[in-house]
Amino acid sequence: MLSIGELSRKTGVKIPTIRYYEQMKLIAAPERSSGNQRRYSKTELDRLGFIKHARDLGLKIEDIRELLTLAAHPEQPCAQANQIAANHLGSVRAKIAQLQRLEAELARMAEGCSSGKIENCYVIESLSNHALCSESH
Amino acid sequence: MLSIGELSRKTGVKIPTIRYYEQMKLIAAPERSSGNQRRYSKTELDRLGFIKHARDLGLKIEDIRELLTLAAHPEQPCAQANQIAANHLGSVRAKIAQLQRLEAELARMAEGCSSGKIENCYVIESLSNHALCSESH
DNA sequence: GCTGTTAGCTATAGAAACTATAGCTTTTAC
DNA sequence: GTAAAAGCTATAGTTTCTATAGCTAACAGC
Repeated sequence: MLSIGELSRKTGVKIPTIRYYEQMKLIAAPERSSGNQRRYSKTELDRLGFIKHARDLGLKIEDIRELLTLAAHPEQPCAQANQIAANHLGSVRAKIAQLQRLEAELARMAEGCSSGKIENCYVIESLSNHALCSESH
Repeated sequence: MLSIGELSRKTGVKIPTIRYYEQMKLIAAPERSSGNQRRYSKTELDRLGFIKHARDLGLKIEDIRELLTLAAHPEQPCAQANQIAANHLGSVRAKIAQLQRLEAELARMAEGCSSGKIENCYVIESLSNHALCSESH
């Protein structure tokens, strides 16, 4: 049996976050000690590890909730789980593309300025005048 | 003089967001019509355009606030404005790198699964077992 | 000048995923 | 037995908006 602090250390999930997940019903309310403190077993350790891993990959809580439900039904087809992963992959790729456009724009801004006075600052000017942008964003 | 709706259409900033920026003091409280509706001039149009552009580039409100203050002092050196842009560029690059790691991991997960049953689903298995990951994330 | 539609007003709550605080109690190690 | 560390609940704050409710103003057509 693990205390909340031990669970936190083993999973890398912060204590208030564990309690938050309990409130959001991502994890079940665990047993309590005689003094009303939370006590966790291996089941919950594994489940929280799963959640942590999925969150690190940027999956949303609602997606994780669905994946956890799916994981609890091993006999069902896994097309849905794949769909969630594939969708997320799509949005990660979209975000990368978007950030790369911003990167180009910011690099142009930061490098185009010779650090003189504000009145000639290319950063400020670029922000004021969208026409200076090379691409859409 | 523009109504809030016209200002919104011209800048692409939604009406509640304009009011929110006013509350946050990013833009000054504008004149009012006799019936208490907001009326904007070109000054505010330009300022809101600047804010929109900066937000589209992912800059935080507090950074934008600082850039606006800098822009109001054309005689001052622009090293600070460059610093803000350069810092942001750094964090955009870091985020891209992080997302590319996730992308690799998710692609491996999604492609590794042959869409059978949950019990053999590579997506679910990968999330359960961090050891299956190729790299750190 | 009346009416109807569109636009705008304020104040408050909600979204997402936590994080921080206050004030109190339990556990644990010596 | 006691002191320090850990845990408890409940509530509010973070960030950048977005949505809702209930009301009022502006404007176009008749």
